[in-house]
Amino acid sequence: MYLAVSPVVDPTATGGPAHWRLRPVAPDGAAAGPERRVDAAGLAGAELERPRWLMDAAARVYPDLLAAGCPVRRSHDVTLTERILLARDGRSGEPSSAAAVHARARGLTVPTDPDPAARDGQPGLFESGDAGPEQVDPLEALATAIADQHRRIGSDNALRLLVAAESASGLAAAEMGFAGLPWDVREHDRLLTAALGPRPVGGARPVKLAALAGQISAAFGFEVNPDSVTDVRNAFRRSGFDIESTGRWVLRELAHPAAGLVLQYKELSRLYTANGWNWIADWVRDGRLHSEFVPGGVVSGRWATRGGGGLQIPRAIRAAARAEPGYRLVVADAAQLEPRVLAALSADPALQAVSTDADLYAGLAADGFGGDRAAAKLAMLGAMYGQTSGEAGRLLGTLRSRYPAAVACVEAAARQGEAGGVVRSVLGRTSPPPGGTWRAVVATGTDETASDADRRRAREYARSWGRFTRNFVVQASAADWAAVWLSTLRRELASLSGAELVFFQHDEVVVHAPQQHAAAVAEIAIEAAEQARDLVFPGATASTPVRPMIVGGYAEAK
DNA sequence: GCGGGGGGCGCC
DNA sequence: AAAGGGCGCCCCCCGC
Repeated sequence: MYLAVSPVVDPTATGGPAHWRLRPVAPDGAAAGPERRVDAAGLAGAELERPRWLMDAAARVYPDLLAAGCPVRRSHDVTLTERILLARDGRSGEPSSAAAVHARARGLTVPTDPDPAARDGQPGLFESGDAGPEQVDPLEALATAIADQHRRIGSDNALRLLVAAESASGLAAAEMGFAGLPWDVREHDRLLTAALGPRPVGGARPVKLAALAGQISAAFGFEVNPDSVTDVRNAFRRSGFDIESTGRWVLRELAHPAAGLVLQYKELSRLYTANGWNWIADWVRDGRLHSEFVPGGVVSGRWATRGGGGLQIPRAIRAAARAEPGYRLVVADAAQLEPRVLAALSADPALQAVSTDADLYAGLAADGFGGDRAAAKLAMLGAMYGQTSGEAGRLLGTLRSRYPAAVACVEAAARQGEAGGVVRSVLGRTSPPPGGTWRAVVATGTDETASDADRRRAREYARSWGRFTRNFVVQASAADWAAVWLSTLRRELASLSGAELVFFQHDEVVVHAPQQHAAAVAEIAIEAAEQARDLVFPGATASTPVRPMIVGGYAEAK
């Protein structure tokens, strides 16, 4: 049974909906009780009955519920679910809102998805006074959508698990955006000032950057703007270094006094522009970093973020992520998740055995790489990413001889992609099919009359897509595991008052918890990982351990 | 003046 | 023989 929820927006009011409409709905879409119209207190009362809430999209609905004081335990997220189901049908990118699902199921004109970014102050899709022919009652749309999705999911247990975990991820993401990551602005400012000098006024460069820019020009003997790739490249060419790119890997090899200075400049400049004082002003409010997390924002099922670069908090400023007084951060990450997932996915006995090592790469090294951990790691990453050249390519043979099933698993995925096919994660997330351009290029290159250049280009395209699908099966299955881990962890966390998820990044969570609950949170993280392994890879002997650390500041965790 | 593409770099 | 996957965001640059 579900409880469908839909906000009632008054276009003239600000600060979110004052009322919500609720309706019990059976899995087949039939109304299972009368509709209610409730305020915040009514919402909270309804949640006490522990329903599975049925919502259009947590990203659109849940922030207002949280603001109204109604944290939700369980949900079915029509939009997140629809993305998964559409991808399985090779229809990624089609509208996925409840209204769209409803329209498709009823053969009506499908509305485009509401844009969450353009929603503030605007009446929602269904609330505009003049209902057009394609407007549908939102509760009606939800009822149609759950029935339709139930039918399409059927009895596929893996898919059911994926949909449940994805829906829970939607809740977790909204909660994390709402809570924010505790952020010590004074510590951040201290780090910035130490690296860059005091915060500049106006548009001036910080003093350290200005000094480096001056030294760079002096080293060349003429004026060079280190912010300009073109400028830097031309300067090195004038100085006798014929470089194509100004990337780190190129500059590192240059025997010119400016090279090291440019590298220093780039590092500091990135800190200043990407995570400097402006970033604080934009994304930190009341001591919390508020990123918008977007579950399923990546085709593989990984999360993305909108704004703040929430998944790219550089190590240089992690010391600013600090627990509040009386609290601790519990940082739990699944170390070396992807090779462990490959072990489980491929059921390779030898790799599963090695995966029980705390350091999988050390185990690999001992198992066939003469103790050379770096080589073992390179070979494993190369196999998962599709690297065929260099040392990784040479080491692939060793990997294949030791772990034939694991290598065969990723190579089968690569062949599937090279042929234009799709692949699936362990729980059934499906890769997108290649686009029209790809098909055209590959078709041209395989024609009898194709030129050598056309053939080469076609091979390149095919191989590139093969690398994508090769990596997809591992990355997406890791994302499946992580979603189940996160949702299990989140569910158990509800029993510890004051503990909240504040950060999630692919294979790592941060929980902000009262000091006295920190140890329990760590235990929950460990157990949730074991449950995730059993749910996502039933029967697998591979291990996907997490090692939580209880710290005051994020920087202490690594 | 604006937007898109590209180079580059941060994270996993 | 074969030139490693996924992102977001910054700046510059160029074309309109």
